[in-house]
Amino acid sequence: MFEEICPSTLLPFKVGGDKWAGMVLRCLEGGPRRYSELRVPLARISPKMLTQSLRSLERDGFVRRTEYADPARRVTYELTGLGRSLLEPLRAFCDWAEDHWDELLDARES
Amino acid sequence: MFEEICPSTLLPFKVGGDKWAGMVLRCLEGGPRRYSELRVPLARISPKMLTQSLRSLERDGFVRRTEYADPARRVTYELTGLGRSLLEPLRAFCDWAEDHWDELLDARES
DNA sequence: GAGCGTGGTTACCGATTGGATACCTTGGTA
DNA sequence: TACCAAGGTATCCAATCGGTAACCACGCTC
Repeated sequence: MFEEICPSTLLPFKVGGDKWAGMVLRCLEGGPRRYSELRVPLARISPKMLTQSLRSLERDGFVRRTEYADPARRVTYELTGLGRSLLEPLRAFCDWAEDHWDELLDARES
Repeated sequence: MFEEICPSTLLPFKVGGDKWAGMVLRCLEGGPRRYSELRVPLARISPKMLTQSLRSLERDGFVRRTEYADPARRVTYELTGLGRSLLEPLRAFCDWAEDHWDELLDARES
């Protein structure tokens, strides 16, 4: 889903309080996801970083963690209202990056 | 101009390829600025970081550095077209942060 | 009872970031 | 002559970031 060099890596903005936060948020766009479900689109993330990223997004009120009482372990993560509202400017950035993709590459090469 | 805790520091996004890039860009919004002029609004930046930030913004095509042939040394920095186009999504972020300032503080405290 | 999946944690390590401080060169000014 | 401003560099250090790898508890299934 996210390439090794995706538009956001060319931003002069590291999109992430940590490197992954932005991608994690975008992965939650479609509704609640489990820990292991997040590891699929975020193929290159280590468990450590995913936990770290989720914890800090939770602490700051962007993501809600829900642990179910199921006998088998089940935890989901979903966007809070705050988190969802942030998707809009985030998308603006991503769109910008896609629109200027070529210019960005040109500039970086020379 | 930029408080110690300004909206962007509460984003889950470090707004800056480095910490300062976003602020530097916004300082250039009003037209060309000299090195020393940038140090005023960016009160807490060290010369090293300002140089570093400017160099990387220049390398990546967001900022143009102009050295004048004046006998006295004179250098200005200004936004390129690419840099200017980035202001829009950047402002979207800043606006968002201001709108959600209280929520951000609340979330961070608890 | 052996192994598997879920949802992590821990330890370790190297690379990167960012801050403080001192210093430098060129030219102008008193 | 001494000093000042502009536009930086150089050096050092501490903290943070991010990756690898190993491990772990719980419940389930074979």
